[in-house]
Amino acid sequence: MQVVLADDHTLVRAGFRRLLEAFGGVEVVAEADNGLQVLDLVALHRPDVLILDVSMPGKNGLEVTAEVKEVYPEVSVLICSMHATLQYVKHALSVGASGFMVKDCAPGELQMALNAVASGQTYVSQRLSGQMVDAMMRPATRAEGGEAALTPRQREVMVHLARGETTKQIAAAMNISVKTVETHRARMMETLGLRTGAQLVRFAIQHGYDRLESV
Amino acid sequence: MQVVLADDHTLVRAGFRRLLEAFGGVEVVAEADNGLQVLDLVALHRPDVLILDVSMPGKNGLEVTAEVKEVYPEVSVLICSMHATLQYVKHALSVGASGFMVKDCAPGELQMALNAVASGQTYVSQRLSGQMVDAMMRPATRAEGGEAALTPRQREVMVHLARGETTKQIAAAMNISVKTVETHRARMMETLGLRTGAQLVRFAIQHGYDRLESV
DNA sequence: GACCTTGTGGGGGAATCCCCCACAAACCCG
DNA sequence: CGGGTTTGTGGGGGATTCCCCCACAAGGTC
Repeated sequence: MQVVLADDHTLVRAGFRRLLEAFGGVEVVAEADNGLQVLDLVALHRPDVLILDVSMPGKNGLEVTAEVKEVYPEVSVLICSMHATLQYVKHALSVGASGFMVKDCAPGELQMALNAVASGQTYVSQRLSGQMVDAMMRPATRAEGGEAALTPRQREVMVHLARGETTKQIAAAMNISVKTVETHRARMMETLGLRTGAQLVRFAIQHGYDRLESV
Repeated sequence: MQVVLADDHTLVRAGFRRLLEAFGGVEVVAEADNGLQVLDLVALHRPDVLILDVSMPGKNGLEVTAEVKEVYPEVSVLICSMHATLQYVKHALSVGASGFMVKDCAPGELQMALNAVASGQTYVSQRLSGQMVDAMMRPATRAEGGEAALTPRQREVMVHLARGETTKQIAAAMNISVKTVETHRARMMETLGLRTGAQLVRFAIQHGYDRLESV
């Protein structure tokens, strides 16, 4: 398996290279320390996998990913980042990345990720996919920080909000008054510390309320 | 780390025990071969983690999970199963399980799962969480394919929308009239085929406009 | 030149948001 | 048990936004 490695820190690259070569069957054919180099190196070596740090001088990882995938869609891109949000992961995958790792994972996880993306699968770092699972399963019970708990009825409204329904539609769907829906909204914004309705919609989506069929 | 192991096949338990003890720092303090035993053993040993097969005589794994978590919520439950659907995983987590493994995973994955659930995180077997990620991403990536082109000015409005700003705030920030912002919104909804403003906010966020400072 | 797109706006009515407020039921706490 | 708090249900009223119309200038395209 041939790999191109892109990260702006020499030491990080050296560490990765050693790790990768210890796996066996993996050959690091080139290294880049900025975003602009990457495309050239990919064109030259046509690797199986491109391991890409998100923050690099020149071009950031997502821009590079989009460009690489446009020209060489057969190259699997594995993004690495220090910290990442779900939205960031989504964005990365949507521009064509095959995987997303956080840098403080166990070496074994890197190996699993590499094998997965090399064989065409999608891999998302355990910590992040765990967050996704949380978001899908129980958005209100966890989420992040000192997340305030919403009441069942409020969560129900949140689900409809996340789906882009209007106040009127929500009232009809829940068989209550428009005014009551507004009260639920207002109280959620109060407890969540949000100021505009759009921020509430944003919160609902970022916490996965749009993927629940029942609350 | 203390573990109680529940599976109705003696050989499977023996194999698991050996695997677990090879990890180091893990002690199997008790084994159960049916669902009814489990609660007693948990009460007796108060383990850190309970590893539970879904199919057992007496009571199935999900029933046992619910009962254990009701009495001892501090015990992390890791469910194991031969085959599993997303709905099944969802159900398991909703009754309080911390993790869900498929039995044919690599030993390293079991170790990762064990560490994750012991430290309070949620772990879902790579194969399953991969399916979830796919499920979450698919709508976004599909939209990315036939992505309708927005004008620069429209994208600019989109960025503000994604941040939860009101029409008035956007108008002030862009130094144009509220009416003009409304026109941009309306034209975007037209080209994107959206019907409500909330759907537009949703679109903006799901396409990463909230992370762009310049477009 | 005719046509289309883009950016900029207005008018007007419907819908909404955002403050107040009210009240019953349930829930918690001393 | 009795009193405060939370939750769910609503109203009034003004400010704001939404959603249809429409208009016009600047730029590109045919």
